[in-house]
This record gives sequence, structure tokens and C-alpha cells, in this order.
Amino acid sequence: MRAPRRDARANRESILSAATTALSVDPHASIDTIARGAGLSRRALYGHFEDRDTLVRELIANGASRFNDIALRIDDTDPRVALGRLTAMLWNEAAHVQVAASIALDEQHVSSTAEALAPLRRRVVDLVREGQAAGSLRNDVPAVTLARLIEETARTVITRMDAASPDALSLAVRAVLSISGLSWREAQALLAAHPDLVATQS
Amino acid sequence: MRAPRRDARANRESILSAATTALSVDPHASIDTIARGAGLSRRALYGHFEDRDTLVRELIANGASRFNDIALRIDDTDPRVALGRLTAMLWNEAAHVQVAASIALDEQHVSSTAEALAPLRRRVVDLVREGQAAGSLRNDVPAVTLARLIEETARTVITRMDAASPDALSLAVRAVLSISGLSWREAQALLAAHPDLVATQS
DNA sequence: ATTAACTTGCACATAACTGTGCAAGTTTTT
DNA sequence: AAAAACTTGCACAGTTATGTGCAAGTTAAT
Repeated sequence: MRAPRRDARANRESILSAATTALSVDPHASIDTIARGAGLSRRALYGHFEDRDTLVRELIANGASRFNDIALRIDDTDPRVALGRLTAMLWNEAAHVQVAASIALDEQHVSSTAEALAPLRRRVVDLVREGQAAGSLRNDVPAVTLARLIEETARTVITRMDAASPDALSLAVRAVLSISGLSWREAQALLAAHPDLVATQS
Repeated sequence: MRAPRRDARANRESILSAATTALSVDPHASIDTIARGAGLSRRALYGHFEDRDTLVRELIANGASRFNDIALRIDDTDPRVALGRLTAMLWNEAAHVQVAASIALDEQHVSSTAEALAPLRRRVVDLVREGQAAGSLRNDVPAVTLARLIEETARTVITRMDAASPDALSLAVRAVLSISGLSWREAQALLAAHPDLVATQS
């Protein structure tokens, strides 16, 4: 036994990245498509991942830990701002959100995905409860339901609206604030008061 | 040549109905699954539809004409009420919405689906323009974008939120009103003023 | 009751995948 | 330079679909 080669580790990363790209476009992309996207042969991929399932599991774990990290790093005191920021930060992970969404739709992986995303979901529920208690978020829907609604809205607006548009990010944030109960003018005022939310980072 | 048999026509309908059910659960349901769901053999299905594509096309046409009919039948003068009613009526077509959504995601059928749904989309854009002109809908987003946002929200809330819940319908309508720019209290007031929107028809 | 319309079951051809074995190469490490 | 690590291409087996042909049966119309 000797140390693993440096290029092998790089190839493994290439595969994961190619898989993210390929699966975000077509959730049923073949192993061959992914391998070729990584500049490798299909056969070589099997040297890095036991099978399709193993690869997919790693993608879930990857994405989930990104999302969960983001969720736990949010520290705004105003839950509305926190939800807006969460949306904005996830918007920058669009490809990963795409993949997670596609995989989550797959009957095969739905439960493991749900499990992996538990911390993110928990954080959203907590923010919603806080906002409802403070009277800044809508109160006509149970917290858990509203959290789900917010999650679905974020996913929809990140994965299905034109990401190339210059104010796609701002649109995503405003959509989440709207579904959270704010009127469009309130959402607009909140964005004006927190321009950092939607700032294009240099 | 003789008149076609009565049971044959019924079987054809069974297939369409089974396909709607099966594909709303799993967009990749096999021909065999659909045929069995209709109480027929796989082989018999091919007596009614040339191939999978033909069947899918008919489902699209079916769903689209249902949706378009609904959209054109809405005659509320207040665009907010009209959008709410449209959502409520589509909510009662959940299975068809599911199927249309699944099919629309398929690269294969995306353009023909878009074409078939054009009247519905046109109606939504018109309602949005009207509401924006009247100042009752949000003005921070171009009409076409808002229409798309409304469409995506309706789809999401109809196909992905718990349809079994007693106020699933009301939730769907409020979600659409929220994304249209109303605050949750405004949406609530509007629903209170128009209880027929969310009435469970007897 | 007869006939045409349907349905069934089975066999078959085809296609697109997944995953494995192996021999022959290439690249990195030592 | 030698050895281990990695990649490649090809062959192969297995799976799951789709769509067709045909003979035998069943069912509805006349």
C-alpha cells in the first residue's frame, strides 16, 4: 500500500462537480454522461464510487451540509431579515439546490434527503415561530406549515425562475418575504433597510 | 366495419384516468403500470394508443383544455378575486395539475405543453396587468414575471402541500394572494369578503 | 347465432441503462 | 527505474423498459 495519487483525488472531485451539473440539468443523467462530463471514462467512475447510489448519497451529504452550515451561520435578530438572508445565500447555491430538489423527488432517496436537511428545516421552523411570536410574520398558518411553505417557495423561485435575470436574487428574496406574510411594500421597505441582503458580492 | 364497441370506449377512458392517477404519483410510471391500473393488459393499451407519446399528448390536451376552460370561465371583476378563484378551481383539479407539471418537466414535451397552456397563461397575465393598473397587485415586478411567479406558486402549493388537510384549499388561495403582493391580513380580509372562493361545494 | 370488435398471453426484437472482469496502457510516487 | 495507483476500452451479464406479431379466447352488436 502506498499513498493515493494526487490526480485521483482531483478526479473524484471532478466527478462530484460534474454530477452536480449534470443532475441539476437532468435528474436522470446517466453514469456515462457524468463520467464524460468529468473527463473520465464510465469505467473509471466505478473506481471512485461503488455505484450510482453511493454517488448520489455523497451529493446529498454535500449539499445538505452546505445548506445546514448556511442556516446555522445566519444570526440576524429580525426573523424576517434572517429568512431573507437565508434565501439570498441559498440562491448562490442554485446548482446544489437543483440537485437536492431533484434527488428529493426521487422516491428512492426521499427519506435520507429529509434526514440530511433536518437542521436547515429546524432553523426555518424556529425563525417562523420567533417571527409569529413577535407578530412580524403571518399568524393565519401553523408554524410548521408556514415553514414548509417558505421552503417550497424558496426552492421554486431558486430553481424555476430565470436565474440569469439581473434581479433574480432580489425576486427570490421578495417572494419568500411575501409568502411569509409581508405585503410587497413591506418587503420592499425591508430590502431598502437591508441592502446587504441582496448585494452582489464583489 | 361495424360500430366500435361500448366497452372499448369505456376502456379508453379508463386508461386515460389510470394514466392521470399513475403519472401524478410517479411521472415515470410504465405502460404496464398504467394498463394494469385501468384493469387491462399492457397489450390491450396498444390497441387504444399508438405509443406512450400519443397517450401523453392526449393527457396534455385533456388537462390543458380543462385548465383553459376554467381560466376563461372566471369573470370576477376584481383581479385579486379572479386569481383566488382560479387557484381554487385548479386546486380541484389537483391530479391533472400534477400530471401536467410532471409532463412539463420532461424535456420531450415541454414545448407542446407550453403551447397547450397558452390561453391560461394569457389570462393570468391579463389579470395581473389589470390588477397592477388598478393598484391592487404588486408593482415591483413586471407583469409577465409576476404571472410566472403566480403560476409557479399555484403549481407548488397545489402539487406539493398536503392536500388532505382540511384547509389545504384555503392555504393555496392565500399563498397565491400573498405572492401577488397582498399582506396576509389583506388576503384574509379578501377571503372573508368572498367566502364562496373557498367554499367546499356540496 | 354469427360476426366483428376487443382482449389476453406469450414470444420476440430493440434499446438504454447498470455494474463487473480483465488486459493493456499511462501517470505518480518512491 | 520500478512499482503501485489509476485509467481505458472492450466484452459480458443482467435489468427494465417499449413496441409488435400472432393465436386463442371473450364480449358486444347485429
